[in-house]
Amino acid sequence: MTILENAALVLRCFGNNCTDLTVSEVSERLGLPKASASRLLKSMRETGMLEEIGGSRRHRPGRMMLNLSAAFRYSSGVIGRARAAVHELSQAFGHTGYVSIRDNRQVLAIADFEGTNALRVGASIGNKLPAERCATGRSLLARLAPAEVALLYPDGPIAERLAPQLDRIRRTGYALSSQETTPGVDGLAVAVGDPVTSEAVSLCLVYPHNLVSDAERNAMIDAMIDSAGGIAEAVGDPLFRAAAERRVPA
Amino acid sequence: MTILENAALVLRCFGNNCTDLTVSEVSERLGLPKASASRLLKSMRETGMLEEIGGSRRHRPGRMMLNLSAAFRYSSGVIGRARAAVHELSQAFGHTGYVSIRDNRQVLAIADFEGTNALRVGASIGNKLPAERCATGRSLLARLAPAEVALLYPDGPIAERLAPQLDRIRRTGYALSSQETTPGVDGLAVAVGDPVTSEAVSLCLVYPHNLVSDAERNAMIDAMIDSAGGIAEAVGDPLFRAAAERRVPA
DNA sequence: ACAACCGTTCCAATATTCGAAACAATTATC
DNA sequence: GATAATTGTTTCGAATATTGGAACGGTTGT
Repeated sequence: MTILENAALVLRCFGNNCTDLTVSEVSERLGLPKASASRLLKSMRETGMLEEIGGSRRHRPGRMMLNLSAAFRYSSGVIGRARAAVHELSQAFGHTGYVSIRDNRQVLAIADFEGTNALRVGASIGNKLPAERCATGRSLLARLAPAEVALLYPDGPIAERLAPQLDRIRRTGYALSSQETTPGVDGLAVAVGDPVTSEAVSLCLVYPHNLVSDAERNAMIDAMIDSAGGIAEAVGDPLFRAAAERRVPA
Repeated sequence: MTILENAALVLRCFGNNCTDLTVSEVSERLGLPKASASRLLKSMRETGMLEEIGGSRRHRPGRMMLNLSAAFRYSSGVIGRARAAVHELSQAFGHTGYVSIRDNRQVLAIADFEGTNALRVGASIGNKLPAERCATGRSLLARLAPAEVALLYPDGPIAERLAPQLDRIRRTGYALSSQETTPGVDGLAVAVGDPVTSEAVSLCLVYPHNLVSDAERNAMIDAMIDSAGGIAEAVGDPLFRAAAERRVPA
């Protein structure tokens, strides 16, 4: 086991309700001898990967990580464009917007833009959501071939519920969720991808269920598909489809 | 030289106009043999510290870094409170706000909140600014004893220019900058710190120079000192001083 | 098709890392 | 405030990973 692998395992402990770690916690969570855990954290401290909180024995990621996440977010052409697009959309409609990527069966917001409306949905990045249970996630899943989706969800029930939803997204070009993750909150999502890097991102707007008329929602859908279409054209996404039937009442 | 140090050196390459790296670039920038650079990046890829962009030979920080920076930002009580406070301030006044920390002679924004006004200052986190040349930085420097500041700035001229400015900040409780870093942009900053972890953060609002009246600016100063004072009380900051003379015209 | 460049793999020598146990320092309990 | 319990650090030989040089595939551009 190289020290780099162990270091990565330590870093992976962070992020899910875990903002700091001690030597013993690392020793226990990774099953390492105390001695090794102690030396490992020491080395990581010295390299700046970790830093001590105050003068205590608690460790958190070093501040270098702030630069790294910034580098990640700007390294992708699609991501940069998506950020700009969602920022505009968020300002135009006053609702909170996200840019998200999919990581296996989860989606991860990599940028958020708080809305300007008095009543708007709070934004928080870095959290993971199950892909099959939000508009953002489904918009990204809909870019996969049905066979790939089946591979990702071997458990029957989920796949069965998912298939018609994804079909609809593929036809209409956008994904919708209504009070799914959070009561009172609806979401709209459209996905684009870069064929070169094969990275796909989802543009998403979230808004209060009761405050948005059908007309406004349609306007948002149009605007999102427009924006995403621009990105798709710029990066040459062959999978992007502008919605055809979206104005036909359900 | 342990592999961990080299890995950290690679990670440090990112962030300053550098979002991705190749084997040769790493080899050159760190002065490593090609072989070592190749193996190093391979290991870092396998552990998730890096990932390949598309199928190319370019590497960027792995997406794990998104979680890490989130963990960093939430690991501190002051930071969390400061985020909430600046978010409120930003919404209340419509101007863009920042939360920043100092790293030696630089300041680093760790959270940003875009303003809602039509004309507002763009926000971007992850960038570093010289501490002595922005309100945020000076508000943090003012928390140091004069001797510590002198230690940080051994070069005479800077220290001389800085001393009276910091004095004023210590007396009034807030820092001001006018068209300093960016033409047409003014900034207001107030710093608070946690005596337990000895972490200090700066709350900052930036706004268009020509669009803010003296009255509004004073209102902002009051609100910021109020918010920061609440944090200072909560965490028990002994250095925080509410402004006494700030309404006295200069 | 060729050349130039970039990235990967092999090798033995070297340096780091490993785990157990003793040691030190902190925190908790009485 | 003393003792016990927990947590973190250091030491050691043995085991293992890392190192740089050179030779080997692959890609790119002319």
